[in-house]
Amino acid sequence: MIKQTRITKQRQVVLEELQKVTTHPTADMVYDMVRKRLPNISLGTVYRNLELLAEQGIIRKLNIDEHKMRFDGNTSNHFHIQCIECGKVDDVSICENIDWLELTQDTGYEITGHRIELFGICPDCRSKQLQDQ
Amino acid sequence: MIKQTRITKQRQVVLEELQKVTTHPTADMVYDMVRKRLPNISLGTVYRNLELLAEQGIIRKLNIDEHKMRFDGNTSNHFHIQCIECGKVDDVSICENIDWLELTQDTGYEITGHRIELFGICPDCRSKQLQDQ
DNA sequence: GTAATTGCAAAAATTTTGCCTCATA
DNA sequence: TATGAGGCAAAATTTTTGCAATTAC
Repeated sequence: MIKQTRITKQRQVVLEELQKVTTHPTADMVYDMVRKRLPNISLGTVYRNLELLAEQGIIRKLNIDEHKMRFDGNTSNHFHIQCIECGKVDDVSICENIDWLELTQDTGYEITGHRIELFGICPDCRSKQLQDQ
Repeated sequence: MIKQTRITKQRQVVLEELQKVTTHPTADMVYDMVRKRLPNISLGTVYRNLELLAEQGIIRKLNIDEHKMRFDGNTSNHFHIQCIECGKVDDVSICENIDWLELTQDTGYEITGHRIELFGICPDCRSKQLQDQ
């Protein structure tokens, strides 16, 4: 028997707040965002809902941050780019051209997903660097 | 005055053991490997050395694991592929064909690095799945 | 009414750090 | 011999979990 899931206020607000932004927040940041609407929500509930929504494929977990998990409300195919100066994570929508069939043949793996993450210096930090010189 | 680094037995063995394998071990796994040669080494020392070696670009930190940091003694350009069944991380050497210059123009970022990680089902798990049917 | 979910707090798990001693250069 | 590094253990940080009460269906 499959476990049913219910739509609670908490789950709904966690999802809504995550889908509002493109900042790829950590669980802690989501907690802060959600608390403005539900002051009594607990951090554990935020964690549990993020985990469940990710399992259901409604949101995505990002391993891009060295120390904490980040979450993305946008599940469409896109890449990320993190600024090595300020740490922010932006979206990149490029059409990638890796030949998955060839990869399957080369590796013997059945490829089910991929993650491409870019690192660089964002426009803001680049201009700051120019100013500082 | 730049801080000098010394070549200690511990640092040497951590590096050697990491470079011996292609299994992308966690700090804990490196600790176990190193302890066979240096039974008195402490986990803190392993962490400190892995961190330092990564800073110096001699090894690489991998964010591919959901829960812990993994380390890679191979710093040449290659991708990783993780089996979603058994969790192991293999190397993939493919020649990727992303146009970095175009990306810089599109995003405004100065691209300094990238990470491509693939997920799939490894040959072993694929054949196990066939057997189970 | 039943079972999923919450809030709270304690626990778990990983990583970092302080401090004193040791050893490299 | 000066100072970087190690060992040990405590602390810090992030995430998970047990439990009794609550709520969605």
